[in-house]
Amino acid sequence: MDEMSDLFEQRVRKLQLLKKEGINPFPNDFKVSHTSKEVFERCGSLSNEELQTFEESFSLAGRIMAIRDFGKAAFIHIKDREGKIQAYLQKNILGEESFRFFKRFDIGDYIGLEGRPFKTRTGELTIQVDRFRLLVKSLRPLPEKWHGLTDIETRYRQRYLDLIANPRTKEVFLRRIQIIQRIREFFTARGFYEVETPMLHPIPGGATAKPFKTYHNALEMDLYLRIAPELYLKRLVIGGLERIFEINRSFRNEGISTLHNPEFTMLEFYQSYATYLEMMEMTEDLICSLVKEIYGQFSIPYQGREIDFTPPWKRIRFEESLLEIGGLDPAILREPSKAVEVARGLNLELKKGTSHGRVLADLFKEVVEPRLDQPTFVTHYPTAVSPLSRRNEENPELVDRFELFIAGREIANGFSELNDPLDQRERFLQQISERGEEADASLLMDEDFLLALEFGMPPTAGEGIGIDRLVMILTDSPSIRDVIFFPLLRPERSAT
RNA sequence: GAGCCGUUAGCUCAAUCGGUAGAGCAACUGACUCUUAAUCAGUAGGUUGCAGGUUCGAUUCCUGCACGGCUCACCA
Repeated sequence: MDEMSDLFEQRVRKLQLLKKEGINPFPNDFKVSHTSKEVFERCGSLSNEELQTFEESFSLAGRIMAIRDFGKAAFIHIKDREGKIQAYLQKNILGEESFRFFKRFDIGDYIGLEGRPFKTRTGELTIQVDRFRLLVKSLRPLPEKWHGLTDIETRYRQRYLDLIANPRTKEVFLRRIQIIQRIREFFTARGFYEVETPMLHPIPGGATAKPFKTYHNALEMDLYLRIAPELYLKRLVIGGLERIFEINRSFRNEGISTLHNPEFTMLEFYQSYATYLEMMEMTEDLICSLVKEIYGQFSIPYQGREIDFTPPWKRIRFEESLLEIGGLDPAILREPSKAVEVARGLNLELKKGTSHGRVLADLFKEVVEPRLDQPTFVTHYPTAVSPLSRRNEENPELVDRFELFIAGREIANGFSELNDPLDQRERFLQQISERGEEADASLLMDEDFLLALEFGMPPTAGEGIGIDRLVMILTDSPSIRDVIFFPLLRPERSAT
């Protein structure tokens, strides 16, 4: 029986009927004069009496989100890119035939309408429709109007439904867009050029994560999706581009979690004749301006706690943080064997090598990082875990580097850049020996980059900021998947 | 990769101790010209994620698989 088949087939039949009647269900010649928001801006503060004399007619388009039908009249809500507005359709204004056609609309269809504004008894600004057109016939029912779409898997797989049904989702992504826009303005205003560097790397450098591997047929060569843009950006600095930034997608073939997506967005920027100290100040300025713009104050909520961005932010040296925040025995700083012993006591595996600096870094990750809830710069990392950073003048076992932590997670990593090509080569060699047979040496020693460095890189400081994680904090989102439109998921296994 | 939890109508959720799978919204038919989760009357909609097992009988108990979530591991 016809009426009994599923909702999709019902809609397809409606569509076919429209076509048979010579009505195009997907026209593209409707002209929009205003958005819903513009109508509110123009008319929202006017009284109904003032609106009576309002001459102008508005032409709006949007998706029908609700229909309240009264037989000879109906209210609908339509949603466009900037919001929602109510419209009122009456039989005695539209005429018998036109009103009967309106009755065939479904929630989810796009409608184009023309009419004048008025206010209802309850004071809601509404368009009195004079004319309307079907713009798109929708063949699938939308999620429920009241609860929206809550199934997390569907929200990720069919993000468009999430965006339609859940206003909060749209707010989060609009905020992400706003943040990235402000970052561009921030750096452009300071004389930085926005650049683009390769995403296909013959040698995946600038970090040590596992890369995604691919192959170029014509060149018959392996290539890797970049794990970081750092070494290419430095080549540009060597080329004389003294202030540059890249908002880059990088790829790491590692586990997925609430803090990790295989592809993620990073901001990297480099400034010649600056040091890591200026980078910290710039970071504070940038993030504070974002917080202020979004929240209007420095104290913001994140997952049930308060984070206070009031500058200046706490700064602490790496080694001191192990003692003061981690509560560890000061002996670990003097005696590598003691550090190993403490790490073993905490059940850390130490498989990445047991150089003193690396063990301390493991301890840091375990006992300090999760406790850095409020914005904190940790400075003076061990050289052993910082192969691209400039050595500290007073203590060459430390580097002029910092990391920024907020809500117990790493948000930024910056340092004065190592520009001594001989030392850089040594550091790469150190990496190779430390990793042993585990790593392919040819993928760690980037001779082309070393060649560039040998021509001379000006004293420079650089930094990377994890945009997704920053957006998480500034939108009170618990998972990185909440701030990436299409997070990576396994494909759904089809039923057939 | 490991542990725990989840998967029921298009959507949001129920289903007692293992006893014929229900509701709201959406849809369909009808009434209704200021509603806004409109209202009222009626109708239809299910391989309970998939495959097995136990049982007279499985949404429910067991095993495996798929997908997802959380935690851990991994991510210098």
